[in-house]
Amino acid sequence: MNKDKKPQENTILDIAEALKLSPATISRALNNHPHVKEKTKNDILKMAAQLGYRRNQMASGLRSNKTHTVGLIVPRISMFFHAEVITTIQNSLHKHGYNLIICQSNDLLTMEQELAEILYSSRVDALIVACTLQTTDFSHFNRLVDSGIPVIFYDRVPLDPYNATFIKGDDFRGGYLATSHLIETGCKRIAHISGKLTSNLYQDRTAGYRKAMELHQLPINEDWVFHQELTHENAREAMSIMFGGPVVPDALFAANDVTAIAALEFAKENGIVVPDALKMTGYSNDPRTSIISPSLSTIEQHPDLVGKKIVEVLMDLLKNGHENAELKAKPYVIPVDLIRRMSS
Amino acid sequence: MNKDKKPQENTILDIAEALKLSPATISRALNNHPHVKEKTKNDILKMAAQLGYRRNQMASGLRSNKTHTVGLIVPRISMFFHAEVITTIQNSLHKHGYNLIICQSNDLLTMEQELAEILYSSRVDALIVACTLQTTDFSHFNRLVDSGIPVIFYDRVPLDPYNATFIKGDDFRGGYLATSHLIETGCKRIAHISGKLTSNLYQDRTAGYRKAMELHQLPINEDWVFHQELTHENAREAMSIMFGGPVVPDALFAANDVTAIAALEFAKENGIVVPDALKMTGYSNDPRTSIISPSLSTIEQHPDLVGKKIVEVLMDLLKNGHENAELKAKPYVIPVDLIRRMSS
DNA sequence: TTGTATGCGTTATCAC
DNA sequence: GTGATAACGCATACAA
Repeated sequence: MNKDKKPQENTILDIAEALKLSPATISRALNNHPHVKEKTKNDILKMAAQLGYRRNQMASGLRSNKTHTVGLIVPRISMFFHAEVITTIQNSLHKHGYNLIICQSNDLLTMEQELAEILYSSRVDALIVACTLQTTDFSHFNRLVDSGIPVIFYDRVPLDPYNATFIKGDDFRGGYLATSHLIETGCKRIAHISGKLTSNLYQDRTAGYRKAMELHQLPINEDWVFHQELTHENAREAMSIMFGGPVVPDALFAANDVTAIAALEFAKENGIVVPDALKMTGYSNDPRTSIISPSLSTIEQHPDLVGKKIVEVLMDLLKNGHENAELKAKPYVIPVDLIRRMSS
Repeated sequence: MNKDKKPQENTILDIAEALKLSPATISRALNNHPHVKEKTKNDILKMAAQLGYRRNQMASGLRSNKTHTVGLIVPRISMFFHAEVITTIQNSLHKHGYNLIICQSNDLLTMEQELAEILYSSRVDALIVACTLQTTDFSHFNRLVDSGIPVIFYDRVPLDPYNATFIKGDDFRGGYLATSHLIETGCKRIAHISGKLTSNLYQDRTAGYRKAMELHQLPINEDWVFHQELTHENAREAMSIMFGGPVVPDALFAANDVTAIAALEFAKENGIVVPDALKMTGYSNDPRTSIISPSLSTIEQHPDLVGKKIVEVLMDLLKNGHENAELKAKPYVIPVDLIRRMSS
């Protein structure tokens, strides 16, 4: 009915008028400034509540150059690890009075670039990024960095030096732990399906695998080391190649859980008994790994710790400026743990 | 090193100066206004690119009262259904030039209330909400609605009339389909674990269950109908109650997949063979249901269709105003489908 | 402790 | 087609 609503979008001027005070005093009271009389402040707070006043973020941000908003770019929120990290970040930032704008790049570089522009346009106070697997050039973040906006990369971080903060899991150790575990259960012919080496994740996980093999003086059959997009289909194809030959692996270290699950499915369908004939480990501790049978051994990445560390570093950056060149030099590394289950 | 950066946060004034034009013309060109000479516009666009100009959203929003930003509140982004809906919404909104601020209420009413305030404070152009299971009072959304900001509820919607748009799954039909399916496979003693009746979801799913039972003239054992928080633990407890008695169910319709999975686990541990001794269906088609063995029958809610419909309605609301009182009267209902698997 | 005045970057309303 | 100018709501330097 009443189409022209927009009734009382109350401003500090309305409060000022109602209380016969100046807008400056209202602003100060609302921002907990020191030099406001206790009584005045209470009056103002009461009147603000009564009028249903809510600060206009845009006006405030425009004036003060602070939005109290942090941007976040992830490949997909539906990936378990990222969902958990995001939840931790959001809840933690909320306590600090910051909001979070969550964006998905769909693992597409062009989307990531657009989102960086948009978030810059929104003048976020800081940016948190888990980049796409194809991102090797990071210049689309330059504008943010150059404007003094802290940028924190987590999980998937730039390979080359970049003027930002890095927080990553201990992927080398993860790869090492998974492979060593398989070796300790008596396996000798250990295959490895990993992602493209454009990402630090798979470089490191694979390096950990190679290191473990080397330390135990086990030969690596390079035909059994795959670097490909870690999809369901690719995993099955790799399996069919490996199990089509005269000699077959007795273990598989998959660099993510999707691959491990697909490989396990393939094994079941083709009469390869897990863990008797083939032992396996995945990576990330996706909820599915504990439900599938046999349950899959995997690597726990502690997304909650990653999230906590991100916010900790971020708040420090936001408060103290990011003059700690040291902190940027080396990445923060979050520990990982092996989870042993029925598949190994 | 160079601490005081903040170099050229270029504004339209810088472009104006460089081109000896007025800021008004720059603004018009950048916003695709009709009355700007083609050549002037091109010059401006070129110079804007050259200076790395990016519109300041806050200034723009403050002046025009449009943020091109939509707020979203969900219980948790890690729930599969919601993650899929969000992804669809975000990708679709992006194409329309809108941004999305995703927030999680953690299924807590107080958090939902705070988030509504914050998003109002951010002056979002619209708000999309899947409310918590405890939300029965919706007055925290009043401020948005009263200010003429479109509010769209999806999935979990208000039970009482409320001046907003509703988009929901066909939960009644979902419950009906699941139960009818169990009946058709020959089951007669069908148990049902559902959520608290404060939510439309469980009211409707349970109503569908009851309708199917009634139509097939099967008696409902009320001791086998549970309305509780749908956690893993509660599901196991319900199972142990049901299977501790002299007569046991031959089928279970669980109102969500977490419950179905927990119940299946319980069955496996206690020698209750699924589907021989007990047939089961879940709800939502969580990825885990297709991986567990035996795989679980469930209800597909088509999150992509839900997301698409939300954006479709939203864009209409944003463009044409929400004078269509009719549209608000009845909710949009998205169809659901039964997925038959090994558990039934 | 409070008030006055100014400007953040943009868009809209007038003029020309 | 384009320019001058006011205004959006708030925070801050300075004055009182």
